[in-house]
Amino acid sequence: MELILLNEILSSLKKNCNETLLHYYYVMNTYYLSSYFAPTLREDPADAEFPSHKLLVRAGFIKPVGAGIYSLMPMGWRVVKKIEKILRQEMNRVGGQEVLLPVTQPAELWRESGRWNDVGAEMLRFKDRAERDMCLAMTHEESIVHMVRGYVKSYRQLPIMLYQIQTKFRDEPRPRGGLIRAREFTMKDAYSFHENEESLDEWYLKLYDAYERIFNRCGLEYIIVESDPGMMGGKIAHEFIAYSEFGEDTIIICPVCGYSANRQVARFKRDDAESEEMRPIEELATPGKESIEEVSEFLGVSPSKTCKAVFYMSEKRGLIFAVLRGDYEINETFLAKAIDDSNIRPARAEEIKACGAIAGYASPIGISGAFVVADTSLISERNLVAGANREGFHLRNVNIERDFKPDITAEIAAAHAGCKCIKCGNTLEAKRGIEAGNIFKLGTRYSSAMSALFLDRNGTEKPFVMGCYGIGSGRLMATVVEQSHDKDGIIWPENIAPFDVTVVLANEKAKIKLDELKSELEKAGVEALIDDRDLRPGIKFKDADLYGIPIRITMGRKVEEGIVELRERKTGEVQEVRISELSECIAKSRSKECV
RNA sequence: CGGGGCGUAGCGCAGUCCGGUAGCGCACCUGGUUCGGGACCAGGGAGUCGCCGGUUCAAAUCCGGCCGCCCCGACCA
Repeated sequence: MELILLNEILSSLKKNCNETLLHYYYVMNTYYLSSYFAPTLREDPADAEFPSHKLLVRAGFIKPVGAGIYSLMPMGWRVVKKIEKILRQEMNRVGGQEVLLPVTQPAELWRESGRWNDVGAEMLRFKDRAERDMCLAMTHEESIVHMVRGYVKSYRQLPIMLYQIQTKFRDEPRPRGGLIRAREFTMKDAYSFHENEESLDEWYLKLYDAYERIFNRCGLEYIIVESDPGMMGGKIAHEFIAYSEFGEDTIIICPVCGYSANRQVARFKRDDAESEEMRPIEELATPGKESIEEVSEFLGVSPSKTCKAVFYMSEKRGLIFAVLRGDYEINETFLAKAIDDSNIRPARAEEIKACGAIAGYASPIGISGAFVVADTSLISERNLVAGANREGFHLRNVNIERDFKPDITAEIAAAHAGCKCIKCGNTLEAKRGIEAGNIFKLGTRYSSAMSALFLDRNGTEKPFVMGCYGIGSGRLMATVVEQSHDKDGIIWPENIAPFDVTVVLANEKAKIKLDELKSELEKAGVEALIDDRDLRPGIKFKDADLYGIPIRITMGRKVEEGIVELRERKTGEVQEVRISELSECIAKSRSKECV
């Protein structure tokens, strides 16, 4: 009875409403470009540099609003929603539960963890009407701990993992590359809580697998590397790096044993000890030769036989004098770890002078008031050229220990292509990439600072052992474009394409068979964008390529015979197909692993 | 934060050196011819020249200050 009534209402709705209105009642799988908002630009935007940035703007997926701030237009939002669907599925699959944490947060939360003071200008702060300190969340460890503490009190309730897909804001000193490094961005962040390290280790591996599935489903080519936990304060971390020449991360890889790490944490094997005898130190005039290149060229020695000095200012230890082999660069992450102070910055000229060193002619010999850190490479080197701490002079035959004693010796040099692998000794390579995701073992950094405690099996109160796992959804969209495009536009992997199929109506006759075609599309169960605009076909083809929709169906010359053209965006392969067989053909040309 | 560049119509740009009616291409609107890889003809609409101040009879243009955006570096889950 009620059903009949409902049907009557529906059919009267159908009669009285135009198609556009019916969009509100049905989930639409088909859209018409003549009324769809996906404006394309013929030319590259002037201020874009990265291919993904140019293409996403040109194809009408995103629009820049301010530095590092973007709006998503319908096409872009569709892609991001598909990525997020994959993220949700894979998070749920490993036991995640979705939540939503606030973007606007009171300072109190951040004072508890200590990060209100630790984090600098990267966090956007402001006051509310009552003059309370507030901030925009740049990450959500504090709020997730706040959510569970007090509720999860027993080891019996562990492990548990909560995740969200939420906007974050980081006032990056320099946003770049469109969505690759935006200030406002959306990410999936998951946090797991454990009774002990073992449980976290197990969970970490599950997430590692989940991440591989996610990136595979998104059609990304990536490598997994060890990374620096940085400000997150964790111990072990991995990054999922997508290969891209435009990437801002440098990764060090051993092609032989497979060792791979972010340059920030990449280790390498120092050269074996030299058998050379130590010679007496001599002073040499090197007028105007300040850089390693100049000095080594002037004296005719290899840069590897020189000693480089780099100065930093540390909050804890004052002036840091770092020395390493002349052909190496300093790794600030290592240096910070070696001196146990993450708060370091390059020293200013007057600070360097204060310890008796002369920039350009500096050496650790005869300086005072500086904390000297030597790279382990120096231990095995003999008779190096170093500065004389005297304008225009260098020293020859300098040897560590004999001529100067560092306060610490540690690995503080950055690995680069050509170094030896720490594991197998073979030659390392360097590649560029974009960080698409990361997983961290956080430990008890936040739970103990914020008194998030539970009772373990022995009835002892303990802080949760935590893990955290992030993937930026907007960045992922851009990263996929970086890897998958050609001169004509984007080439979307099927799983995250804004539409499965685009239909180009190439001439007037094409509309005759449109209904027939639509029912085939329905049968195939695909989402379609029909280009019914009153434009020349050339423009439609250009736009279709730019949008990057995997399958293009052209209705034109042979519609009257019931034949259309099916073209794959990726390969450019074209085949003629009877409309009646379309749904089958579409199914065939799409791969099985579709979402 | 250091170095460089840019800001003129929705988009891409010229004009700025040497002050004097604000221009070009694309897009948009009207009419017509076209119609399978960004057509053509004719007509048309659209700009406080980033903002504030100064110099000048007169400023997109010269001078000073500010703001915004991009690139390189520093920085960076």
